Formats: sequence, structure tokens, C-alpha cells
Amino acid sequence: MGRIEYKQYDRFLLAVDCIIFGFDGTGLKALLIKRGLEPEIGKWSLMGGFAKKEESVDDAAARILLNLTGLDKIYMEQLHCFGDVGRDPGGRVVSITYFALIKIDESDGHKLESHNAKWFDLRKLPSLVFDHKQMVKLAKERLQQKVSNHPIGFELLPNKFTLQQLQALYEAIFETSFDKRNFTRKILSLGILQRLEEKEKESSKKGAFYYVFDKKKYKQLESEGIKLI
Amino acid sequence: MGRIEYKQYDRFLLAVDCIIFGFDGTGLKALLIKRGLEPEIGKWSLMGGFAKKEESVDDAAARILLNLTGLDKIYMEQLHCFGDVGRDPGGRVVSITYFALIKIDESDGHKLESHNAKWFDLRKLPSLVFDHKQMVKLAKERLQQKVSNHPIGFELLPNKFTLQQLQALYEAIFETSFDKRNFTRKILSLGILQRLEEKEKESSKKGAFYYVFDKKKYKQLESEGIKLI
DNA sequence: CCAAAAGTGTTATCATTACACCCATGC
DNA sequence: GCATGGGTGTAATGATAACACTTTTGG
Repeated sequence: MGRIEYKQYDRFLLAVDCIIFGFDGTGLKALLIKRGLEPEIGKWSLMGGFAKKEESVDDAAARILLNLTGLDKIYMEQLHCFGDVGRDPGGRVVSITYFALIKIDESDGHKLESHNAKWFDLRKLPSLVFDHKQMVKLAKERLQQKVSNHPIGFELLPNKFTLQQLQALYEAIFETSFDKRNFTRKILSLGILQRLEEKEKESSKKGAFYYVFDKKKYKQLESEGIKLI
Repeated sequence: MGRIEYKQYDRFLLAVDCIIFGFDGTGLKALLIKRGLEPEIGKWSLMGGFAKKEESVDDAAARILLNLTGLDKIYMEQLHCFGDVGRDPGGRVVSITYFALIKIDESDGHKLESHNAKWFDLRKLPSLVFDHKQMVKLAKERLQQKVSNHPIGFELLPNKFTLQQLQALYEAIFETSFDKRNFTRKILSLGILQRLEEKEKESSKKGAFYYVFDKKKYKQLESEGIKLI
């Protein structure tokens, strides 16, 4: 076997760090934990862990995410490999980052508590360990870029949502505001939303229709790509 | 030091593989080498190597690229981390891929020969080792996406070029054809091209003006992003 | 009856596409 | 003088952006 050929080369620790986004109706949020090991124990950090030899890096990311949130089959995408020499003072660790989109209310509160996890508004992040701030920044840019071309924003919303919630989400992601009429028209013209009879009546007297999205058309657009913003 | 904390975790070999794009006036090309070590020795492969402990992953990529092409300060961007368990039969190797854009005529012919490197048209690739075909595919998609929003295509052209060469490049990247008038208008409207007095007279009797690009405006657009295609 | 959010159309501007002829030159 | 690629403009269409009033209903 050729296995012997590789003996001479350096070996690295491989961390997987996850930027987990959520949306609570007001701002775009990231899920952070209190780091549980040295160095920098007790500081705020992205959820992460070390990859294991017998699993793929993608599987490691899924495992870490499941471990923290109790969620399986969530939207996740590899972001970037951070490989500077001194990035982790605890050792020569190369980190592969993933970003994930989850519905805040579906995550497992007990699991979150047991990791001392907390949602932070992206505009008010605490200071983070190592190069994690840079990771979050890159993830946010990538999210904006991705959302412009793919209808993945829905991954952050409850299954049924109002147009105003959807617009608030997009406004939070892009940190801007959109004209309600233009936004509604464009979104509806994609043909992936289905209006329910049911109305959300908490935030207004008139009530706003709930929408769900049509999974078939959604899948199609997700692969084809769209011009959304 | 916390270094001790990490002792228990698995360590990985880290490969860096480079998808090197070039353009020769006809088709988009990728630079491949004959693999020089087992397993799969003698098969076509991306240029790669193992990262070293005392260098960053980015530096490793730059080193590998310099080693093959003799070129420094070329356009390079991290692409993706390939981390499946069985991707390299020779061992548990995680590969970080980079894609690079070079001007074919500036690379060092002797270095290329000593690695048995050869340019292949992307539409006629030979079979490749491991998951390298997938890497090239992803790189091409990323290149298309990037070129749509950033004027990096110039990295593939000689310093001075004609509008027809530029159009041919874009047509090769997107595997389509554009209307000459519309293409010219859009490109010139970006304001990053400067026309020289000199003409290229080989491919026509009338001769076509050479253009160079304005580095200042280019840098500005590169960071801002543009709508190009 | 009124406050508060929901819902809905039109116009102007801009960007994109489609399309065809004259120009300059070397042979 | 003719064959070859170089260079240029306009009109139609579609997309985006700007803008304000009426509807509903709980209190």
C-alpha cells in the first residue's frame, strides 16, 4: 500500500467550527457558547470540536451541530478553512468552518443550556476567542451573497410566516430596508410561496396571512439560482 | 500552556491541491501534472503537496504554486476543503483546494516540464486521481460565479489584450457566446479599460486596438463587486 | 371612531437584448 | 478590388425603483 509514502509529512489537528445563524423577528442572531477548555476557557466562542479520523469533515460538522442543537438535517454549508500558524495558541490547529441556518424555536433548549450557549445579535457580538470574529464576518458576507441568489432564507423562519416576517428577515440579513410593495411583488413572483387561509393576529388587528413555501419549486430554484436581491 | 489539552485528538495529513486556470485564446485550460508518488503514480492529477507545520495553509498553497509555475503574486483563492474519509487511498488526507489564475505565457516552461505538467482544455480533461475531477468542477463553477461579480478575468490575459481576446475569454469561461456590440459596450462602461494607440495586427488586416486595465479602478471594483454578466 | 398594521398599482427610469452595416487594410 | 476581421447605434423589451392611499378590526 502507498500508505507508507505519506509517513514523512506533518500531521495537524483539525477543528470544525460552526457559525449558526438564527432569526427571532428582530435581528439576525448567531449562536455562541462559553468555551469549555483551555486556552481562553470561559470566553465566548463558536461551537466547535475536533474532527475524528473515522468520519468525514462534513460528518464532523453535522455531529457538532447535532450535539449542540439537537437538530439534524438542517441547512449547512462549508465556509472556509482557517489555517494560519498561530491562530490557536493551544496548538497547530487548522479549522474548517461551516455555517448553518436554523429555526431558533426548534433547537433543544436543554442542550443549549448545557453548553452555556446564547444567541447574540450580529450587531452586538461580544469579543470572541482566536479568529472567530473573522469567521463570523466571513459567514455573514457569504450568507448575504448566498441569499441573494438562493431562496435559503426560509431556513431561518418558522414553517408558516407572514410576508412582514419574511421582509424583516431580509432586512436583517442585509442591514437595510426594502419597500414593502416592491418586496412583496418580487417574492410572490418567484412562485414559491403559498398563502394559507390562516392569519397571524398577534401583531395587528387586521391580521396578516400566513404563507408556507412550496418545497418542489423551492428545491428547483435552490439549485438553479435566482436573482433575488 | 493549553497545548496539553489537545493531545488526545486525532491528527490529519493536510494536502493542498491547486486548480490552475489559464487561457490560450481558444479554450479555458487547467494545468495538470503526472502524479509522482504512489498511490496512482503516473496518473493525471492536480498539482498538490502536503502542508508543513510551520507554514500557514495559504502559504503552503503559494509555495506549491511557485514550485510548479515559478510564479509569485498571482491571483489565488481558497476554494473548498475536501474531507471524505476514503478520498485518498494512501491515507487519511484532508485536502484544501485553491484555484489560481495565471497568464499562460508567464509560467516557467522548464519547471512545468520537470513536473510533467500539461495544459488541458476543460472540455477535454483526462481522468484524474482521487476526487480531483470534482475539485475541477467546483473550481470552474466558482470561477464563473466570481467572474460574474468581479473583474478578475484579466488575470488570465496578457497585460495588453484586444476586446476580441477579452470576449473570447468570457465566452470560454461561460461556454457561451455574447453579442459583440453589447459585450463591448458593457465592458467599456465599467471604466476600467484604457485603450492604447498600439494595434494587434496579426489576426486582422485592419488591426485591433490593444487595451490595458486601469489598476486603480480595477482594485476598487474588485472589492466592491460588479454586475458583469 | 380611531389607531395600527395589512394590503395593493402606476409611472419613470434604467438595464438588457436583439439586430446589420460601414471601415480599414493587406493581399 | 475584394476578403477579412474591426468597429459602431438604435429601438423594443423587461426589470427595478419610487411613490400613497384604502382596508380591516380590536379596543
